[in-house]
Amino acid sequence: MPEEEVNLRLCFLGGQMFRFQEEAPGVFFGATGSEGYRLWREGAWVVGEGTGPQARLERLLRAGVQVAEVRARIEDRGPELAPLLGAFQGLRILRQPSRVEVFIGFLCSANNNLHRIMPMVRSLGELGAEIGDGLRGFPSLERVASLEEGELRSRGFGYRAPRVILAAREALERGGTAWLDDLAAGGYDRAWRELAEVKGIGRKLADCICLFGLDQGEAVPVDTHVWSAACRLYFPEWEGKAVTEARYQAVGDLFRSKFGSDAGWAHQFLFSGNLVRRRKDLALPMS
DNA sequence: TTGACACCTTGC
DNA sequence: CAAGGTGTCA
Repeated sequence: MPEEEVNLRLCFLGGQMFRFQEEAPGVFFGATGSEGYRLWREGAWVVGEGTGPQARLERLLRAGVQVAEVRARIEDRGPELAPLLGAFQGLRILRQPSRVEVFIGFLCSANNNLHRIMPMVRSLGELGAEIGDGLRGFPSLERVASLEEGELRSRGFGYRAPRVILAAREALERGGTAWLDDLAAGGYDRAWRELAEVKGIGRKLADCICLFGLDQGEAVPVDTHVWSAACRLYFPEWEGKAVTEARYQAVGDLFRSKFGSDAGWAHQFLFSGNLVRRRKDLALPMS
């Protein structure tokens, strides 16, 4: 199967791949979990190579997912999203190899923007083991849990410093990687509920971790971009209002009722569209 | 159930 | 001075 066109810059800067950087125009290089990749565009296609023995590019890009069918279902049930589907033809939810990196990475993302999240997650990545090509794997939960608050504060984590450390400890108390694996197998409702019990993880981070780290397609992370776009499209009476618990659930429930397990994919188009609308400097390669 | 505010740093 | 979630409290 040929690889579908992927809007690379959006995938990376759009909140999924915090440890990649553009090493040359259009060429992205970095580590995720304990795997290294270099990815770039050739004409309409995305080309990539793993840089180590653990590379699983097809898995990362979900080569097995019938993206065309997902897109067709979304357009069928949400024709109002057709312009976004057209603008982001290769967009997809990536499947990252490490649940721990997603868990910790999105803790860093709380009330934060990519310009600061990426250096933060990268600095944690320096604590991992070498995996070749100058890259490092993401450190274990134990390693993160062993950090001192001051170390992270000095790396620019701000008030997230204690949250990241405490959340790593709480994850370990709940069973560590086995707990995360168990959540992935146990369905969206339970995963979301248990994640949101962790101090420092609210409804939005719980959904990010579910969608990007636990393969839960029903997860709909409602951040400021998705909220703004969802109000415009579906809840005009809420425009300008705060995202309360009830409104947060209403947005997710609407997506789940319309798109079922494609809800997370559908949300990604809304997110991307609003991000581009507000960040002209991203200069996305649109098709 | 909602709104208001503190928290921390970067960038416009 | 605005942006960006969570926790807490009125």
